[in-house]
Amino acid sequence: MPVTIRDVARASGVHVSTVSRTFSAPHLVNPETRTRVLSTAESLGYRPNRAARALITGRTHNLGLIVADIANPFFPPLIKAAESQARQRDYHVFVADTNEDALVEEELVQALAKQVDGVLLCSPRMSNDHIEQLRREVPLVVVNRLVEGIPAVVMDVAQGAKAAIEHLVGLGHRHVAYLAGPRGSWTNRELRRAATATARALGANLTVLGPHQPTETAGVGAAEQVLRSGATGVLTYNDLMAIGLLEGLHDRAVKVPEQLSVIGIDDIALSRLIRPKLTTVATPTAAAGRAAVDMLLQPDDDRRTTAQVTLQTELVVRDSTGPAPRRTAASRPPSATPVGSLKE
Amino acid sequence: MPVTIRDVARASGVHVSTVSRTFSAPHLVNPETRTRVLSTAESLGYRPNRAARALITGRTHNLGLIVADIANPFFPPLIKAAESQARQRDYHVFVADTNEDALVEEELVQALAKQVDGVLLCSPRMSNDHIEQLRREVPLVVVNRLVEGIPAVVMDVAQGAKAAIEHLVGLGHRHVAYLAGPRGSWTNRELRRAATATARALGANLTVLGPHQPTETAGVGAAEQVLRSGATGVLTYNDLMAIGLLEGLHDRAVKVPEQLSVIGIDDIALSRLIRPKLTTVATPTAAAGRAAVDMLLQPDDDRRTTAQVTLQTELVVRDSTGPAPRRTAASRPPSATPVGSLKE
DNA sequence: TAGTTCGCTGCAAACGTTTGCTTAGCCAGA
DNA sequence: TCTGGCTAAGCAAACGTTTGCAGCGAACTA
Repeated sequence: MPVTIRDVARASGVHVSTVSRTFSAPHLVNPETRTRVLSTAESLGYRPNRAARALITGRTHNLGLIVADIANPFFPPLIKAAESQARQRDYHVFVADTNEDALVEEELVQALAKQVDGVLLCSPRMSNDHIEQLRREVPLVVVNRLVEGIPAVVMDVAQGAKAAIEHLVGLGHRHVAYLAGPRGSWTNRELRRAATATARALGANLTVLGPHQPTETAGVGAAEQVLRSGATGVLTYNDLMAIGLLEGLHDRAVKVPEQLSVIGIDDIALSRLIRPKLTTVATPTAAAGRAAVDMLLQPDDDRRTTAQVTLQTELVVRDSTGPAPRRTAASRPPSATPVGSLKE
Repeated sequence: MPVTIRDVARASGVHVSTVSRTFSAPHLVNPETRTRVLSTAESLGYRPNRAARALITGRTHNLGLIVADIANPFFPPLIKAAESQARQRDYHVFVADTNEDALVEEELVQALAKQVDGVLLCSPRMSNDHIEQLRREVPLVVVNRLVEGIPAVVMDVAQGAKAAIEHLVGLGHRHVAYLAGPRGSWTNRELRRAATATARALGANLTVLGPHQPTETAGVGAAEQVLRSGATGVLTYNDLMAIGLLEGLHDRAVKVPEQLSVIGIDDIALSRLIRPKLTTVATPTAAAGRAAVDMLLQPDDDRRTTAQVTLQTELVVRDSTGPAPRRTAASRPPSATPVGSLKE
């Protein structure tokens, strides 16, 4: 039923190899023959079978793209950009969702390995050792993680966290908190590290809260914890948690930014649609997707030199941050039990 | 370098066909041999090459999933659900984005055709004729469109539009508008039809505005048009446009729902995060994704009987709708020039 | 005119599997 | 002892391509 190269060959009176060459090495075939073959191929509706081609060339012209959670608004722009970039280079992309599960991640890479020319591993949750091991089965580019010897695209979130904490302290906040993301996340470690270091350098007090799932729900649930901490300014692992936090605070009648300042990370589309508009650290996700695809598709020689690229982040100040309140006690709802004392 | 079935055969002292059968028809091989083969395969790190298998079986165990815009928040939950369902059935899925372009859609289906066992076409923009034609190249399930003879999963948006208009008229709105989506969209036509019919049946006045791109930006831009129309209640093609409209109205200091009521469609996560919380018609997108995959993977015999499934929608009343204002003139900003007269 | 190069095409092997057919060995029944 | 049936395994063709090699005229070189 499906029309093959052989059908085209028969119909145009040439050998299959000539048909093959018409598509894969046109300059090797007589222009006259070429047009004849092309037109019969066209009229027969012939489409090359990429799997068969892959079998012999070893190149599938497919890519794998593995993310923690497709529905997390951070990823779609990245997926879209990566897919678009890949398709421009005549590649198709498998997209898979791990549900934040490191084991699933690993299985997926292995399952995809034989079927793709490379895998984009976005915000992986698995250990570095596992990544290095998988690297031997299939070319890999990791996004949002730095692993020795593995090509990677990362955002300079440390710089972003620094800017965020500086922003808060500059507004007079002396006690800030970092609402942490999931355990396996490199970004989470970076943020935590940079936030802590910056706070210390500025003589401010920083509390780390978490870890948490990087979801809005987790943010809602963390509101209580944040209030208890006594912090007047919060940096969160991502915008989703920040937005959840905003909701949780709203439910408790805590005013943002009057009583509490909140900063997210990522600058997802949502963050400027909610009220108050979220102050956040913008990460160039689309650019990351494109860059990662480019790295994966680069000839081997170049790959070493461009092994790791860092994209700049930028603090976007909107309406969820403001001057520190005078008396922090006011920022707590009556029901909240204060824990620990606040250093002013 | 990559380990093949032949390596396993050699290492375990059997013929390749025995190794093959160990994986694809275990009951045909002696339990003893089987375990031996399995363990050497394991230790060599053998992974079957699905492309090679596909070449001979004709089944790739891959699916294609084509959407208009990955970054449109309507789609990620659908993609996630479809991918998850597919993987449970040992299928991988290609995800592709058409940028709302009917031509790209067609090219994609054709490019994917040979590489997949079926394609999910979500919210297609191309004509029915084209869909029927593509149907001959590859099994197809269409989501959000009803095409004669093509398996489909649709949401009962007509019912949703009816409920929405009834809700508005019930609140006293006599002049309502439908802010239309893109031209090729079946959902758009359904909504328009149902909204018009319902309004007529209730003796209300309905204005159709559009078509528009189904984006937030388009919604912002349509604010002026909506105000000019004189309508006091608006149903939009999707939540994204509704949210944009809300923004545009906010910029013009028009109060929602006091001066204007807005209803979206889809109930994307965003719609309960913005203020006012959006009244909207919830569509079961995840369920649609799962259902579509199930249909695609069903044995041929059953497919005819379950050719088209319709999923129920539900009006979710939140804060963006309220009683019609007394004097509609008040709902217009000073700068807006009234066009047409309002029948009260 | 003979030899060499060149452009184009055909031939056939190969890629990693699956699968219908055949074979080998064994056991039961007669 | 022979026949028949069964289980387990091997053999080889096939899937749709690509590609190194060889062949063959024609054109160029000497």
